This record gives sequence, structure tokens and C-alpha cells, in this order.
Amino acid sequence: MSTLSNQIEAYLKQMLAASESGILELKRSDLANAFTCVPSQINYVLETRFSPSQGYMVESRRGGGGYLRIIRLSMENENDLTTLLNSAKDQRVSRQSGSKLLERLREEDFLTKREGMIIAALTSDQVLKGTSDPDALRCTMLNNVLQLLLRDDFV
Amino acid sequence: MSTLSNQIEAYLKQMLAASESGILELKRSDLANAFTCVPSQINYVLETRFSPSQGYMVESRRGGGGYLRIIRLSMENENDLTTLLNSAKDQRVSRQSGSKLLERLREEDFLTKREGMIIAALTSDQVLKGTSDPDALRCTMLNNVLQLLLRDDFV
DNA sequence: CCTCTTGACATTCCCTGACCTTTATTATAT
DNA sequence: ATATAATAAAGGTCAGGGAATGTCAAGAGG
Repeated sequence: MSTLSNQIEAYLKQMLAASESGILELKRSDLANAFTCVPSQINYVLETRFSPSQGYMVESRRGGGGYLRIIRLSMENENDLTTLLNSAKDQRVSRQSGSKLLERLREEDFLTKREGMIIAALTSDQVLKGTSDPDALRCTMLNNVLQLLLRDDFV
Repeated sequence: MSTLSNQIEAYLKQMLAASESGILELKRSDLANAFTCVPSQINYVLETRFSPSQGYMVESRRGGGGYLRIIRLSMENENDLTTLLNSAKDQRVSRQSGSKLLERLREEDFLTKREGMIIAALTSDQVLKGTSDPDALRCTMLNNVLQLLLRDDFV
């Protein structure tokens, strides 16, 4: 499972974890060079693994002195969770993005490990297979869980 | 009765038993190669023998660096709670009886209050309405949760 | 009949390369 | 000196090919 993309992802997340600010700034060309790949590979990694719904934001600047800036988002207050809820309020959620969402909720301590596994099992492909539109149902389910988590009386 | 599917099943379960984590990751093409069959044969085995209600969950990824990941959800031995559920309402569980089951699990400390609320939300009429057979799906879902709870390493 | 097995075709993910857009710096004309 | 034009130095986009897995229908075998 160690594709180049996975390696780059791991490297970036490690760097981010090490940084106190949760912000990482670098040159796309340097990174591409370090991993011996074309620069656009970096964009691919950023798009597929550092999206807002996965808890990251990317800023950039072109031209001389250009850079990439990766910012780790944190959900310390309810507002951020609401934002996340809205971002997940698409019509469909694949199992993969569902997993990532749960992973993040777990990391931010909105869910315990047990709770995450329970939700994962209930939104798994196998369980939802046979329904007419699994991704749509999974979306509904995850949204309901998020709303539950947002309730004031949900301790 | 030693069909190819049975052999593959046995092999996978043996590997799973040997693994400490209860997680087995492999390439479909490798396995198909090892057993000299077409790759889709592997899917057949996974579908018919590694479903959640049988105590397993399967995740996968396509494309470069793709994989199959089989996760063991429970030991093979039966528990009266599952049989209770299975025999109770022959493949269908209404929301009401589902609630009672959750209540009981809660009382016996199989579930925390939060977990109970999450499961209730995910198996609510509101979520399942729109599916063709809500009671059947709820039954599947609750069964899967039970399997998960019965894992001896599920703490 | 039901389960197994196969193969053709579909979908997803990764990676590359050609080409585009933006920004900073340098050169040039006035 | 100043405004403007050219050049260099970044990052962005997109389509396409290759590598995996997924799906489905039809045949094979008990």
C-alpha cells in the first residue's frame, strides 16, 4: 500500500505534527524533487488527502517566491463541527470519505474508538449493499450522527 | 466438499487467526494467482463468506496500490443475544423491538448511553424510511452491531 | 435448483507530461 | 527616474495511460 502518494502524504502529516503552529509551508518543486516525481503529483496528493473535509486547508502563491501552505484545521468549537456538517451535507458519501470523516471525528475526540467502529460497521458497504442508493443512505446516516453530536444535551 | 471457494475461505481464515490484529491485507490479484483462478472469484468468496453478519468486514481500494482488507469482527462462537435477535423476528426488526433490544444491551452494560443513542439514530425510522425494507435493513444493522460488540477484544 | 466458476467490461486510483496562469525581477525606452 | 515590456520563476489544470479492484451475466456441476 505504499504508493508514492501515500509516502508524500505521510511525510507531510509528519511535518505538520511536528510543527507547533499546525502550518507547513514549502515549495512544490522542492517536494517534487525530494520524491523524484513531477510537480503536479504534489497537487494530486493535496487534492486527495488534504481537503477541508479531511481537516486541512491549502493556500498557495505562484510566481517568484511562490509557495504551498498547508494548514491543519482544528475543531475546537461547535462552529467548526457545524461547518463540517454542512460540507458533508452532499447528497452522497462514499465509504471511503465516510471513513475519513469518522477518522477525523475520532482524532478530534468527538467520538470514542468504540463509537467510531460502531458507526463504521453500520455504514459499511456490506450492510448498505442491497439498498438502492448506498451512498445516499450513508450520507443521511452520517448527517444524523453529526446532528446528534451537536445536540446540547449530548454528553 | 472442498471447492475452490472453500479452500480460499479456509486459507483466509487461517491467516486471520494467525494475525494478532484480526486484520488481513492482501492483493486480490496475488490471491487469485496463488489459487489459479480469476480475480473475481475472490470477490465471490468475500461476498459469500466474509460478510458482516458472518463476523467480518471487507474494505478495499482500487487502482495503483490497491488492496483488499479483511477485518474480523467477532469470534466464531454464537451468543444468545444474536440468536435471540435472529429468531425473534425472522429477519425483520421493527423500530420498537429494536429500541427494546438497545435498552436491554444498555442495561447489561454492553453499550454506553451515547452508543445507544448513536445506534438508535442510525436505525431510526427517519433514516431508514425511503429504503425498500426498513425492518430488514434494521435487522442487518443491529446484527452487525452485536457482532461487533461480541468481539472479545472490543473494549 | 443452488452454488460455484469464468470472462468481458466498468470503475477507481495513481502518476506523468504538456501546456496555462500568476508573480517577481530585470531590461529598455522615454 | 519612471513607466513599460520582456523574461524568469514559481504553481495550476487537464487529459491520458497503466494498474488495481468491482460488477454482472452466463455457463458448469453437483
